[in-house]
Amino acid sequence: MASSAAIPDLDRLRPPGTKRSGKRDLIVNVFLKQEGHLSADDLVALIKREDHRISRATVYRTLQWMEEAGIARKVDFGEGRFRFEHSYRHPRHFHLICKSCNRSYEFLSSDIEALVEEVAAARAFTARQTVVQIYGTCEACTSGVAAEDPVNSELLFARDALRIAIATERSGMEFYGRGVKLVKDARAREVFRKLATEEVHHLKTLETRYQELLKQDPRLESRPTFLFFKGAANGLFSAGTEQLRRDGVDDLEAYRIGIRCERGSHRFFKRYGERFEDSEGKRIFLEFAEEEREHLEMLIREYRMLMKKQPAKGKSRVKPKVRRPSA
Amino acid sequence: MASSAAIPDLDRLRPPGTKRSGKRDLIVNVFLKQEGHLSADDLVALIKREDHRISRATVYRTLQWMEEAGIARKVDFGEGRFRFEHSYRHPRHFHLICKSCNRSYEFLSSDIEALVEEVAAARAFTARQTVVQIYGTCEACTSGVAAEDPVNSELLFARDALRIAIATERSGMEFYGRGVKLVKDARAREVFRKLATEEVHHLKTLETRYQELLKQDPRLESRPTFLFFKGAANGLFSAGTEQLRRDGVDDLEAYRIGIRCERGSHRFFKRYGERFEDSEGKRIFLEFAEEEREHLEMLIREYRMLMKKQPAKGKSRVKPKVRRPSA
DNA sequence: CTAGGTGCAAATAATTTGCAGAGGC
DNA sequence: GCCTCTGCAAATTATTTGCACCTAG
Repeated sequence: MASSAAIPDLDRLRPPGTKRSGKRDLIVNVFLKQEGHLSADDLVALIKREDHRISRATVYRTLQWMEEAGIARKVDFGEGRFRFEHSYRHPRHFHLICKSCNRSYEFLSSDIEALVEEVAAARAFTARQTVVQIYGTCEACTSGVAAEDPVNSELLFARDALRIAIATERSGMEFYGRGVKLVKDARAREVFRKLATEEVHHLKTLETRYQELLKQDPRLESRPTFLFFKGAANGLFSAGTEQLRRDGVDDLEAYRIGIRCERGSHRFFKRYGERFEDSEGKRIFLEFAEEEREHLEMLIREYRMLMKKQPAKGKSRVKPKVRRPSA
Repeated sequence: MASSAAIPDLDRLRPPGTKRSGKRDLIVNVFLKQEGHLSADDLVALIKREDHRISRATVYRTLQWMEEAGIARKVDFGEGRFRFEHSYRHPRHFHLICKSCNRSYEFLSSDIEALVEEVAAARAFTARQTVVQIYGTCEACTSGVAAEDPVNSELLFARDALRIAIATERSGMEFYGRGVKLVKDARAREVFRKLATEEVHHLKTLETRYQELLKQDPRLESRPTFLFFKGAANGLFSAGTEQLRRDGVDDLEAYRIGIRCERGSHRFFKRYGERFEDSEGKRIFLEFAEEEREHLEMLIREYRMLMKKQPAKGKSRVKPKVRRPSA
């Protein structure tokens, strides 16, 4: 289950004014072969097995170097010393830390992040980094059952990103499908049909991709959630579909609901995609954001067109927000 | 703004088999007079000013002793050494940590805690303690404006607990008020009227208490939020009131909605009250929980009675949950 | 009188640094 | 050849401990 035994573009990562060295390469490779959170001492022990003429100081210096290069991240589990985890292609995450076996488990929660941002905003605090650590006893230690081997979080992140994208796509499909039946204007019907078709099509792609991913680890699907995000449990469009179900939604309103949903979804995926280092999950998110942006622009264009055709009739109480997406 | 220069029942806190000592007392008192997060070294420096014959080792030993006694809590801000904060009458909380001035600010978020619990549950992890630390730059450092002096969190906690209780009480009042106008059954109307009256009464008490609290710090009201809890922004009953507004709510349904609201509110306040060490906030929460429990039991009793009188008619699709509260 | 409590100095533990020699570009 | 990397040993920093002495109960 070793994640990234070699980094293809390690050379590009090299901090400026830094020279190549066989010893450093060895240390970096030993580090990358290891899964989990190593203390400097753990790493020294591993290195000594390969070449016991490498000194402690070099390991420490290389750890610093790896941190600067973005290969390693220093983490502090309150043990009075630091540990290091991979950071190359490994998104920042939170930790569950078992005090009984000292193993640690990783997770991400978009929901917690959102709340943290709100707290920071309320205090006018510029947040640069958030640490969330849950200390306690893990399932294996509580139940006595052997723990599953740790999994490469990048795979889990990709899996969950895909699941969220698929759920969103499904709910989008349903939304536009319902829209087709609902809108009166012929052109609007056409737009909704087109978007529904696109969602169906993209959904297929995503599902294929999901199946591909599953091949990389036979048990991937059964592994516990890594990325928690309530908002997307039923897809980001499900609230919109709910609104369509209500009586008296006219064509303009339907567009507005669609715009709101696409904007929310675009924002979410863009933000997440940008936050992470290069990884499969990141790519999925960014592609997805792009797709949503295109839909969004189309909806806005069509909305404006329809506005001109049937201006301000119906029950449009609130001026809709039709700013451009942040591209 | 020193919080608790002396602990009245310090003797009861003494870990078993420990003896009194003047030096220890001095260290404890100096520690308690300080607000904020002291490193062992900070404390040594402070102690040396009072009596420079006290050794480093004693300070360390006393810090351990205070931890066991529940007077101090070890916190780790990733600086490579520990700091200590008051834990006597000081609820566990989260931290905003300014990397530029090294000050730290405290907050609590029921919402984050709830999410953390969900994550732990999803992994079958028994959580015992959660660390949330937001690193970045504080308002004072960003804007250059002098920082406000730090405030005793216990006051802030009490303030926010009271605010939440008041909001809940207000929304409860509105809920029962609306109920009175809505229900058909004479006895049910009487019950709703009684509850509405009680809420009004309790609301008065809470508001008086809030005013009392404000006297302890003239600027208390303007201090930033300490306890974040979205659910209670408009009161825990506001969703229920919303439901009452819909058509076709019969008497039984009204009871059920009330039961759901009271149960949610009872649970929330009980849980919070139990979580914290003895403090004004804790007392407010526990009293409140008790009040809600009584309301809850009355509603359940009345609901059952009404059920017998007009069984299973109307639109009760789902079997209502009328378990007893967890007392 | 006896179990703590205290000071002092030495021990640990994690990490960093000064310096002289080795090695990459 | 210059600048970085490395080993080694010494230094630094935070914290703990052994031991002889002191003091509360």
